Amino acid sequence: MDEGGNEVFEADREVPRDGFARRPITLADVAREARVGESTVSRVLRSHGSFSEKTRARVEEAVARLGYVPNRIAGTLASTGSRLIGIVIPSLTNIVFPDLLRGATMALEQEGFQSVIAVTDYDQDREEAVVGSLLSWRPAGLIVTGLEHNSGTRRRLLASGVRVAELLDTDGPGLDIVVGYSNRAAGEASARHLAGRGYRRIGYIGHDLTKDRRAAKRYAGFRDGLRAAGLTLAGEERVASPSSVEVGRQGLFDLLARAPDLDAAYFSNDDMALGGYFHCLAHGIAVPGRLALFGYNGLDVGRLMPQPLATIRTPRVEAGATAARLLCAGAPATVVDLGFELIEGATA
Amino acid sequence: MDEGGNEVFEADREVPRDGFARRPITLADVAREARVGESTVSRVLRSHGSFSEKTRARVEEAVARLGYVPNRIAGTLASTGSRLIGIVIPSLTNIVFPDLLRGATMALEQEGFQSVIAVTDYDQDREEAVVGSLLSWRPAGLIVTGLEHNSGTRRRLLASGVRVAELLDTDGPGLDIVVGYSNRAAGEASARHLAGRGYRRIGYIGHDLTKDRRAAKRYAGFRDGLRAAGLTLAGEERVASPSSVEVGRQGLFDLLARAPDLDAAYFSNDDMALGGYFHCLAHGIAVPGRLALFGYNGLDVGRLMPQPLATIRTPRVEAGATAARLLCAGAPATVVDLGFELIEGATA
DNA sequence: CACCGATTTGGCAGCGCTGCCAATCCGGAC
DNA sequence: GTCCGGATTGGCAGCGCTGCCAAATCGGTG
Repeated sequence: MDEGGNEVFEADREVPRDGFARRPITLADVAREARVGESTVSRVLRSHGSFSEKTRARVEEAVARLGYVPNRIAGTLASTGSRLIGIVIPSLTNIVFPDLLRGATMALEQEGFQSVIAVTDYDQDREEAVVGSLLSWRPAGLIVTGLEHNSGTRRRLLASGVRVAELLDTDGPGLDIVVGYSNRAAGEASARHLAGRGYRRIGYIGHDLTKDRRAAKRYAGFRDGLRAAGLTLAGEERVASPSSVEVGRQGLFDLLARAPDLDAAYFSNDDMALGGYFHCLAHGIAVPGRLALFGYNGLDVGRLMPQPLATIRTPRVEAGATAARLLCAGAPATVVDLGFELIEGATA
Repeated sequence: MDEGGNEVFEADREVPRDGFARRPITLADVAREARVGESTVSRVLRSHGSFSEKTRARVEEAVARLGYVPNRIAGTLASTGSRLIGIVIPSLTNIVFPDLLRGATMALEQEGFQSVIAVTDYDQDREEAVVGSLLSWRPAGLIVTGLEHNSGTRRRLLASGVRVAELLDTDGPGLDIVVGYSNRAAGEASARHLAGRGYRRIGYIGHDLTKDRRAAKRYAGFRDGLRAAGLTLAGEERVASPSSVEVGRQGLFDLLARAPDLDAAYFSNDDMALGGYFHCLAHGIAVPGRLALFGYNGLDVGRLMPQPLATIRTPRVEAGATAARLLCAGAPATVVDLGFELIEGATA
């Protein structure tokens, strides 16, 4: 009645599958319902600018009555800068990346941001593609994993002007914000620890190092650490596939076949080490009496093994959270080294 | 030169932190550069509509020259329906949800969609909040976990008119698309299996069932299965916290303290069962001779234990992928039961 | 009762793109 | 050379919201 003559249009609604959804409710609908201007509604909904208490009540009532859901697509286009952060991770198979995501989404949510994720499968070309794809959403920032990117990715990142945080590695130059720890130093520390405990014939079991650059840095650091202790790798087994419990188990089996006199095994990460541990259990190899085991990441599962796994705990969740907070806060370019912690455990 | 008089504006660019980004390149810039109309550029970029080969080349050249990145925010607002799918999962701590994500993002990427994720921590009120938040991006569809939602969530979902896929459970009525398997039947099958193998004093070790409704359904199914076999639960330990290896290990310890004569333990999932297995290893409890163990999910780690874990394998990745594909294809409301597979293993 | 500064409000021009429609072009048929 | 149908192209009005600015309102003050 009060709108005079709009009835025809209102009746002209789309009626989809369940007779429920209709022409989407817009801010203008709310303004009409509350008998205020559009900008007033906008101000109230964002608690931004000034308006009277009475107006707020009217608007909120209208919102509730109509079941209005703001359209952030429109809001983002009209304002500048979205409340979106893109997150690029290499894999969802290894729990470390969900951990990173968890830290990031927790922090992001607090700041009122949302995350769009993309997975690269450790492929730099795919990384370039997904970065382009994420950039097309005009995110407020991007979280990527590692410091190694192909030139196309680097160019896009730089040219976009979007803030970038590179995570889980500090061994090299970053583009903008860097949050992580030194994988190289972690490898060195592991070698030093094993050498210090008296192990002399140390082998390495790793996964695909050409794709996982951080694992490659640990490997390099580990070799350096051994060398500093006057040792060399007594044998190694590298499998050209992603890390997994299975690869670790099979890898140790294969390595021991070639080098039966090893007294310690360093794994590219905890999943691999767990596989190695299972191999030892299955074959009656005494740990650490006959063979010591050392991992990387400090997963919960390692801590709960009958003998807690010797490993290095990395602050993954914290790295995600820190990066998210820095991006939201518009912090200047910086490097945040979160460090790592060596867990002595009982397997080495 | 050729634009006549625009120079002043062009010079008036923002110059951010590194002197790199500038006034963002828009489709209009590309059109001007390529000397074609805006709609032509739009058509070429989306390979939609007709245009000559010569025009395509001109446009692509201009795009490359300017480093243009389309603005999907604007594109989405102008067209109807985004290429976004919202994914709501309860947790990132348990690998099953990253698995689900993995399946979904893989399928989504093939279809040219992107995923926005949100985590509820198994809290229905948080679910309502994140669903609202995701809906404000006007996604083409939403993937949620489970069939249980509070009334607010249900109302928002229905009122939005957005397609919804509910995952990992088929025990109950769905809102739209349902992809999963019967948790209840899985529980029953587990009980039947244990009873069939001759176990009589069977205990249950579980995590917080009030929040994890699917675990609760397995528990109910398990009890029904026992009853059908003329048995009852010989003891149970339920911990009011999320599932983990630690809770499983501690839970079995506690349960055995109260019910030392159990001959089998059914765990709410594989993580929990792995913890139980570690307890048995640490305390010299023969598996399955003295105590049989049974899990749920069919994680890789269980398959690689010295004795493969008896469990039920669930098609998580496939569920994510199937849901994503159905949503993208605009399939009608349906229930897809992917089933599950009982793995005999060696622990029961 | 007119007047003033502060507070509250509404109007409207974009944000960058897509969809529609009309205009133009092209190659062959007549 | 003219005409025709299809292929190609450009113009422009929105999509729903925000940001800016001007207008209206309010509550004292002199």
